[in-house]
Amino acid sequence: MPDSTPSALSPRVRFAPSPTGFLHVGSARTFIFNWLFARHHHGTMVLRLDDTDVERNTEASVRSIFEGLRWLGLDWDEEYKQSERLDLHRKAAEAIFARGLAYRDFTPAHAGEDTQSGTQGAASREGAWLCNPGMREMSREESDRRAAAGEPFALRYRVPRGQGRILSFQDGVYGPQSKMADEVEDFALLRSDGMPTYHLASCFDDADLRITHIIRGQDHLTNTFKHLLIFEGLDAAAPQFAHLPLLVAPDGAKLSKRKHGPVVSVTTYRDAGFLPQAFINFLCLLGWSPKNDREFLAVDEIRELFSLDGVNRANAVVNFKEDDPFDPKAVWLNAEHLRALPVEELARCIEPFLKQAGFQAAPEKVAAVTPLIRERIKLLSEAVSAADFFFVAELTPYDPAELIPQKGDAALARRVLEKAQEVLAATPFDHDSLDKGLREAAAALGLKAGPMFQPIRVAVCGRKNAPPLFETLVVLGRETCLERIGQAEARLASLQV
RNA sequence: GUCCCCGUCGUCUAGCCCGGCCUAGGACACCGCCCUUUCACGGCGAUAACACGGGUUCAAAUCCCGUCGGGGACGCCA
Repeated sequence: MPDSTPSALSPRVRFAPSPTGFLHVGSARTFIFNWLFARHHHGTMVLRLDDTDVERNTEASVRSIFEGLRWLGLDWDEEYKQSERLDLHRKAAEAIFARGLAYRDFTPAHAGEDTQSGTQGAASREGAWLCNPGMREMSREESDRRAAAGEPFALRYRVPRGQGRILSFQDGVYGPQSKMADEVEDFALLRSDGMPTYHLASCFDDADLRITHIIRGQDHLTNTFKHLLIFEGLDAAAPQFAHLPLLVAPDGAKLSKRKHGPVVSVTTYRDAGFLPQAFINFLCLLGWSPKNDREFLAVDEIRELFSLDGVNRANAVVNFKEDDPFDPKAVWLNAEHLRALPVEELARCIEPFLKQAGFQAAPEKVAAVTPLIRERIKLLSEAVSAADFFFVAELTPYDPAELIPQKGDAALARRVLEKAQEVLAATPFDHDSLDKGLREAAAALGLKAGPMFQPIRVAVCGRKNAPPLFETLVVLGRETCLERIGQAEARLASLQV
């Protein structure tokens, strides 16, 4: 998008979700791209709730959307609700009708049936539907008479036909676009209950709110030709358009709430322990590239680097699976962002997950544990399984055989544990002292570090894979360590019978 | 069905507009090695792609045409 155009000097963009379900990743990405564009150009970000579908809108959905956006931590400058602007929309429709650019369609509405539920709908028709027979040509007199008689009607745009009219615009991502007007159907502006349709409400508001750039999903690319007509009918200049490649599932189909469920919900990512900055980073890389081979980026960096020129045209696959709902790259990025966080901050992020697992996660304790697990977790939620033994009073039962080092036997494990108890009881409980004491003990037993440390690690952690030993011992404290080693000896004894 | 869009490693992508520097670069994942008290981190390495067919040209991933494949729109949903 050339920065020389006046509108690019201070662009106004909008994110216009319809509150018919939870905020899903595709919508979140659209929001993020708009935000990035606005903030990069020092423009204005407008949030508009496109809630003209009274039937399907829910309060819960509105809350869910705000919750998701707030979690992302990205802001907006102005906020509107379409449902509060209905009078404006109706007046706009009347104006278009008055100009002869629309007509009344008295064809009864498709009785309840969702055209899409049958999969058929448009597909079953031979060719594309353009208009209902007899309506477009109806005389103004008859139209007025039937309307006055109270017969319900929808208002449709009278798409110019037979004039060889070509609709065209320059897309910020897809380049020059054009289509014959003859191929555009007479879409509805007003429903028979008087409510504006999405097309009308959206275009009117975009014009009225002086939106300069419409950045939205590519599923609206063909709708844009209709929108061009509406802006014309409104006698308003059309904004710039930029369509984003779609986010698709591994099977190639557009991500949808209905088909893909919670794996596409923003809250699913939040609850699994994604950091919002990592989530944003991941979503940006789906269909956009800074072109400098960098992928791990802070939000501020992305904002600075962002440009519509970097937006790709091919759809992007979000690589989730049945057994693993998150794209590996998203997980990797999250791990990177996790490690980039100052420990205290990471600790604060981890704390709620620990508490939710029922642990007594005192801030000081979490702060002490965090550095030990931060390179061992990729999602915040994994802190629970990575650090459980720091918080439980009683270790969950483990196989005593784990206490026995690789090339050793139970007797060796017993000797190690006994020796360890001596050392731990007599050594100052700090990293270096423990390190020195335990290594000397190993030497005294004629053992290498491995066989010496493993029994101790399993005894205090209850498993083989754990954070580095000395740090772990320190955080656990002398008392707990001694107690757990004692219990380990008992387990070992039970094994020998 | 009609129209619109897209097609580089398994996935995200760079390169394409302005043909040669591309024996196609990076990242994730996977595999191997190293580091190491376990796990992890880190380091190193390997495998892996220009959908296909025609042109144009001295030269094509890059330009043109076609084919095939995928997606989207076609609703009184948004």
